[in-house]
Amino acid sequence: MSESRFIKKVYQLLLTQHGHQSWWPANSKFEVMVGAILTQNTAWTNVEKAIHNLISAGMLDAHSIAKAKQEKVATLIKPSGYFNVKTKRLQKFCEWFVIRGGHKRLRYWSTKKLREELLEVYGVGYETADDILLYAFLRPIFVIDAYTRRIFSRLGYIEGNVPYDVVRLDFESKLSTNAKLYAEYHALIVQHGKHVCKPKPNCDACSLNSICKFN
DNA sequence: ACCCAGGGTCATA
DNA sequence: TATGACCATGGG
Repeated sequence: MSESRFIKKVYQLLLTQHGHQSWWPANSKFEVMVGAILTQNTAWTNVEKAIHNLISAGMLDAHSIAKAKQEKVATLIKPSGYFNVKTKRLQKFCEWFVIRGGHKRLRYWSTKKLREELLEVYGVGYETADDILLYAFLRPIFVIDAYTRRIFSRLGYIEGNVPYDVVRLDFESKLSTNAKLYAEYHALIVQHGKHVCKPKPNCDACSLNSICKFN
């Protein structure tokens, strides 16, 4: 089958196995952005604790985080790990977010310009930028993460060291340009990566066996 | 005790 | 361009 059909088939199989995911788990656009930074190489359960601390302190907004003392933010986000570097990343991001007028203004920017500026913010790399673009700004950008690489490497679809944007553009070229589709697809990939396609794979419980090139 | 988690930056070659 | 060190908590 064509690569386009293959990518779409994987989506259908994952949706059948795991069901609708309704991502990103957050109560606001800004909470999505904070979560995207705090979850870098970190378990989501730890991020939830950090976000809860920010909410309890009444600090889950860009102004509060940007002008707070470094020590204050670091204490609150400690459970999410790397708290010193992540404090700097969060504050740099919030400074940029405030200067640009917040979501109210940024929502009118082109996806291209928004992505370029996000990537210039300290601590925001490709995946974090794309999480924000897709789940906070609803832009049709396909997120590539470690789970995506692991799952599609094991299926025999991609090699290990292909650059981020090469993989992203490949997926985008083989699906309709649809933010809702990308959002659901990435959520399904994470769900599958967490519970089935783990470092030690659980291939008996994998619905993708029928299309795996190594079977 | 060890491995892993919804990455990114920086120095080095 | 491409490696490697570094960042740090918490669950299994």
